[in-house]
Amino acid sequence: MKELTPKSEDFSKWYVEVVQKAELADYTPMKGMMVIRPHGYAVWENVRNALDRRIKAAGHVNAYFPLFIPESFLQKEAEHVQGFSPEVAWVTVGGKEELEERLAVRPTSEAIIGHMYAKWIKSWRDLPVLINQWANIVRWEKVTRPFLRTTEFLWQEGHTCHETAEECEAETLRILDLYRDVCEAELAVPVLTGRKSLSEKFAGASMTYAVEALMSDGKALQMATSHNLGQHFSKAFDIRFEDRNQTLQYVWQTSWGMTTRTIGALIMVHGDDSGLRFPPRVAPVQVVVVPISIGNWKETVLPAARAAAESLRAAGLRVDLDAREEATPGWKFSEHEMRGVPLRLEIGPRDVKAGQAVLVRRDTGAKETARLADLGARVPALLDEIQAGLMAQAKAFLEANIRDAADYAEFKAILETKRGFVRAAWCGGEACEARIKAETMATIRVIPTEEAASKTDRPCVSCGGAGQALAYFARAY
RNA sequence: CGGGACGUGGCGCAGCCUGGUAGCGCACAUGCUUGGGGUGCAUGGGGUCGGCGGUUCGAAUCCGCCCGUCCCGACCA
Repeated sequence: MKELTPKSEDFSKWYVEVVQKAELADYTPMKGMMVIRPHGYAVWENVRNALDRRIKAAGHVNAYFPLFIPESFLQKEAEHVQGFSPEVAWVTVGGKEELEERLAVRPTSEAIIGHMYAKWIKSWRDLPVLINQWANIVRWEKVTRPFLRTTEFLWQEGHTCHETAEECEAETLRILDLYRDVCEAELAVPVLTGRKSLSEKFAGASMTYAVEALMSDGKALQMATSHNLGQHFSKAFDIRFEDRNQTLQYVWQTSWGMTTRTIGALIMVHGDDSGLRFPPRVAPVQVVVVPISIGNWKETVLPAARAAAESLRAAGLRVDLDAREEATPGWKFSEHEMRGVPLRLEIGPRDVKAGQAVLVRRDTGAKETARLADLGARVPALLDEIQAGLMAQAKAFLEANIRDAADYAEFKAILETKRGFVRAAWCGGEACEARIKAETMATIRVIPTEEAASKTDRPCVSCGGAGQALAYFARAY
C-alpha cells in the first residue's frame, strides 16, 4: 500500500495502481474479468441508487429478463447482429447435451425484450411501456481495463415503447438529460451531450445520443448512451399495436444504458497523486474518524471519537471510525486518502480537552477545527462544499480543454500537444470522419443537439466543404 | 488481432548473459517501543521461479510451444 505512480508520470499505470491499492477491484484468473471489491461495489451501489431513483421518478419500472438469448433472436435485426456478433459469448452445451440452437450470453437485451414486447403489446392503451432492468452483460472484448472495458460488466438498460416518433424522440432526450444530471449532480463529472455520428451510433438504432466526459489525461470517455431505435426492432420483432384509429402500427422504441464504467470516470476525473477523491454523494465512506492514539487514548480519545462518529451517523452520513491499534494515525491518513474518503475527522487529546475536532478536506487538503457540538451542522455543509468543489474543478478543466480549430493543421496540433475536445465544423461526410480518425485517432464524440450550439458557417475542418455542424472531436477510451 | 515489454513468496524487484535446486524491500505473525502525516528494533512463517515439453548428470537460468499481464495501435460501453 505504498508509493503510487504520479498521474503525470504514467497515467495508465497510475490508474491501474489506484484501482488496486484503493481496493476497488482486482484481477481474476480469467482474462478481462475482474472482481469489484466491496469498496468499489459500494460506489456502484451509490451510483445505481441515484440512477434508479431518477429512472423511477421518470415513470419507469424495473424488471428482469433472461441472461441468454437464442441465436435466431439476435439475427432478426441485421445491423444489430452485425454490430455485436464479434463480441458475443455463446453457450452451446447444457449439462451434457449439445443445444439445438446456441444461446448468446446477452451483449445487450434488445432482442429478448423485443420478443417479449411483441407478446405483451396489443393496443395503444398498452403504451407507453417504460421498463428498465439492472443486469450483467458480457462482451468478449479484445483489450480490457478495469471498469473501463471488462468482459462482463454491470449496467442498467432501459427499453421503452411509444405510440409516436415524437414521443419516442422526447423519451430519448429526456433520458439523455437524466444521465447528464446523474453525472453532474452525483458524480461531479461535467459532461457534453449530443448526438453521435452515424458511424458511431448503436447497432440497430436510428440515432444515438451520448453523454461524454473528459478524463484528466485529456481523453474522452462515454458515460452513457440513449438510443432512439425508431421502428427497427419493432419491425424485426413484430411489435405492433392497434392505434386510436384502429390501424396496426409498429411501436417506436428507445433503449439506454449506463454502466460500471462510470466508476472509471470517477477515478480518472477526480483522482490525484495521493489516490482517489470521491464526490461525497457517491463516496462509500463520507467521513472517516481517526482517533489520535497517544498515551491512554483508549480511555480519553476513543470515547469522544465514537460519540462523534455516532452523532454523524445519526445525521444520516456514511461514517467510518478507524480505531485500529496496529496502524498509526499517519498511516491511516494516507490510506483513507488513497481510498478517496472526502472528509477526515481527527480527534486527539488536545481536541478532547478543547471540545473540538480537526476536519481535513480530501479535495483541497484544507484543515479547520470545529466544535464537537457543531459537527452536525458543519460536516454536512463541508461535504456539500467538497461536492461543489470537485465539480467546479472538473468543470474548469473541461472548459479549459475545449478548443476551436479553424483548420486541419490547428486541429491536428491541438490533438498532438494538448488533447481534450476539439470543436470543429464537419461536412457530415463519413470520408472526412474516417480520415480524421485514421490520421489523428480522434473521433466525433458528440454533435450538440441544440440548433444554436451546432450551427456553423465555417467550412469542414477536413475537406473544406460546407460545414454542416459543429462537432466535438477527441481521442477516447 | 498487429508491434513492444514483462511473468521469480501477498505486492514490488534482483538473480538468467557466463546452468550447480533462490535472495532483497514492503506486507504478514509475535514481542517491546512509538503515536497530531506512512514509528523504531528484534525474532519468525511463507516461494521452488506462469504452464507444458525439450537439451543436460543437473534448468529460475539455454531452446520450443502455450497461457497471462501491461503499454502503443485497429475494435468496442
